[in-house]
Amino acid sequence: MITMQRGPQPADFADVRATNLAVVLRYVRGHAPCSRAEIAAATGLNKATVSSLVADLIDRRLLRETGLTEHRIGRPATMLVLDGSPYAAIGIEVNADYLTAVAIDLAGQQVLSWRRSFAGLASSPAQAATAIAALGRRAVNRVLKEERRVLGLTIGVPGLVDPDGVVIMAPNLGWHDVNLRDIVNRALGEPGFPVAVDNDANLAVLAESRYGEFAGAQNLVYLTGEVGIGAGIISDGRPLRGHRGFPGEIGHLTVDPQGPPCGCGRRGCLEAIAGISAIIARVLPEVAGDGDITDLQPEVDEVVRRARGNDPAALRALDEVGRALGIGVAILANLLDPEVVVLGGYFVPLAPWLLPAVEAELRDRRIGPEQGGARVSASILDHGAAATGGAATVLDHVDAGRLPRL
Amino acid sequence: MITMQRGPQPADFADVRATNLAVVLRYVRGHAPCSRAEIAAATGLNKATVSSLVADLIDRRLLRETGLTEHRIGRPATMLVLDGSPYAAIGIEVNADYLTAVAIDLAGQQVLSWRRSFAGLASSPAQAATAIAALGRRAVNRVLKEERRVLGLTIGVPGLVDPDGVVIMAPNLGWHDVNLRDIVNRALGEPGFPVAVDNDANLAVLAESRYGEFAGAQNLVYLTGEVGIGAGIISDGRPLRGHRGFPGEIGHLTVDPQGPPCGCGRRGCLEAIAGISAIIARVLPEVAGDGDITDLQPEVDEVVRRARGNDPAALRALDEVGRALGIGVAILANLLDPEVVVLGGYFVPLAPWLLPAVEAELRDRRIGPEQGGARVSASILDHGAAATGGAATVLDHVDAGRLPRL
DNA sequence: TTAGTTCGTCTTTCGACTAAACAAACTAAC
DNA sequence: GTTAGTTTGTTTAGTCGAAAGACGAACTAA
Repeated sequence: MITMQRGPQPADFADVRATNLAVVLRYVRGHAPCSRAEIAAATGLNKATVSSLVADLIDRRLLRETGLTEHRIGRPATMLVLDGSPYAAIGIEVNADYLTAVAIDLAGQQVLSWRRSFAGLASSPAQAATAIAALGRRAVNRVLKEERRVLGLTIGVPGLVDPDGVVIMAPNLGWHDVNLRDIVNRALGEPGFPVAVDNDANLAVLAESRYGEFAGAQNLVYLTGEVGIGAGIISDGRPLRGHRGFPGEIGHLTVDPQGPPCGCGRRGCLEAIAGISAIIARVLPEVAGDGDITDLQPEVDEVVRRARGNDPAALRALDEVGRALGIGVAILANLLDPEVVVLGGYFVPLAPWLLPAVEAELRDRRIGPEQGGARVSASILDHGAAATGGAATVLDHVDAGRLPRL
Repeated sequence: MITMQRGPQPADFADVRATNLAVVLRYVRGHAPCSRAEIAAATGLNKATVSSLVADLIDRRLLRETGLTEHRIGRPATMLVLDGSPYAAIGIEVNADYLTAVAIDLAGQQVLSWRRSFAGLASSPAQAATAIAALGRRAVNRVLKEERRVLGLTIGVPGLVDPDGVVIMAPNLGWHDVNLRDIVNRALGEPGFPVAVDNDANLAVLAESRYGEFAGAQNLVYLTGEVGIGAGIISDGRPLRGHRGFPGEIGHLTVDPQGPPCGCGRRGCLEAIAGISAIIARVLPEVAGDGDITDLQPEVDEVVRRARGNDPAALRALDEVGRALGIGVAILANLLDPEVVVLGGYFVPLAPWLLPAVEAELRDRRIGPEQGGARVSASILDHGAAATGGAATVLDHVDAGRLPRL
């Protein structure tokens, strides 16, 4: 069945072809190696049609025949596999303290993963864009050197991003109304591929739904565990966008009206209790938080060390944090009914001590039938999740039938 | 562009035809009266194609030519209008204290709206299904008497409903694992149209997005104001379904840990404060709630009377309820970024006294740029919203290209 | 009356899928 | 070693639906 976005949007033969090319491509992605006959049987397409589609995809170097045949009765099949190598997509993740660049090929293989430090707050948007563009250009050149075509570049930013690539607001970078897409596009000298900008949580959750532990989940929520806490939401396989493009703002949920003060002026917000700075302040009271955002990894490592050493104060603090987080997770679970809520960022190393409390709170607050319900899990993708997700958005266009032209 | 649901789902000519029929149908729905040439120009379809599509739609009596022509230079156009009259869809809403039946024709005109009292908790599921089926049959007969074909019947239930029409759990009706669709189907004697069951909030929000004050909004949330409180969510123009089909469970959000006890065993849940029974108990303490759910309209009327008479206790109570509601609305607004949060059910008559507090709380808790943000509004559809939405889901199938066969 | 404009249909062409026949390549069994 | 049976993938003919453009119809303006 064909569904339509909004508005009058007629279909023609080209759409049928694109749809069916995508069907074959995705089938092979999921079932490689497989034969033409198998594709025809599974998809319901005619064998002749599949042959024609496969020929087209081989022409575009998206599929490849392998000599492999299964030794069964009858004529042996020529097996097909995805050939991701001629194309790659690039994702870049901007954070307060570092940049990450990731490139993945059409088969989903990571072909490049770089991290470089970056002084987000200390840079003007123009300087930052220059740094981002420089990293992007280096990634592009690397990809080109490997004889791959670049299909697109998507940049993840921790803040509110509008659909045209304008960063409306990014507090941890100190940005307001920065048209990052245009700036990077110009800095790259109008490259032959599309540049996009999106919210980092949106991209991270996309990465989770593709390459995470629960890859393939059509409904999942990702909680960023950085200084702030945001949620990325995949609903029915697609990112939830909202009216203005700013969903997932859960950081200032009031968890405990008598809790610690938050930067927003209220008390007991989720991120004032479970944000990484708050966790560090709670577990390591002697490390006076001076509010300056630097790389927090050393402090997080120290928190992990104390927890591992069964330091009672640390364990108690992490349990309390886990309970607060559990309240937020339970709200997400009841409101959105995801298959899983994935904890990301700095929550990952702390997960062994957070998860029991989170799960207890969730069990306690879960509505609905006894069986089933949302699970909670720590991400297995580490900090590059948003960058990987950025690259994945580019590949999604191909999977949806917009094949690169020959 | 053709988008695909999950999995291999090839497209063929029939899909192209269905898509384009739907494009024309929806264009006429939005721009009637209009000519074939106008449709062709606006949609990009060829004039000949439009003629063919229109002929098909006229054959199925979905469109009608009017004699009206615009008197401009050139050959006058034959204008087309939607002809909803030959078909109607029926929606039935089940509540703890009443049933509502609504029928709307393809043009969106309400052709029938009935309400009858109903003792939800006092009836066994079988008895209830009999009552529902009886109401459905009467509605079907009325529609048939008007020479309309029934396209489908959708039943809205306040509870968790799985995609096969099984009511997993409906606390306010006392139901568990009731296959309502099958029961009603059988009670109707296997009618020639599809019977579906869905959550009432899902259906109500659909009605809001079609026929409410904010008709056309692609992102909106509806809060049911009955004994329980649930949220229906439209995201990107489509209902949010979740993994198991049970999203929108916001009723047991903890608003005030020291608040009144809730049926779920916790204290201060949103619906223990802002559910209609809670409101009545708070404003009319002398009306001893005996837990028996009957038609609450008289009590609600009395609450309205007192508020209108500026009874200080009533005003204070409603302000407190409004604040609690505002906390819930703010969470929804920040998490989902809707264009508007619509209050439904018994909230509607109370809206003049609830909204100020809700809006104040929302303003206070809103994250994001100063300009914009979600609005709050009382529904103009009143109690039949879920029933109307049920009928609307049926019509959506037609709008999506599944035309009734000749 | 004539020129100009717009509408909607008709005819042809083209692209994409389907159905069915068929050749190719293999296994199994006698 | 031959033959029957099975499966693969291509070929050929056929169908369907949209696009393109010509064309007649119906009107206004001059």
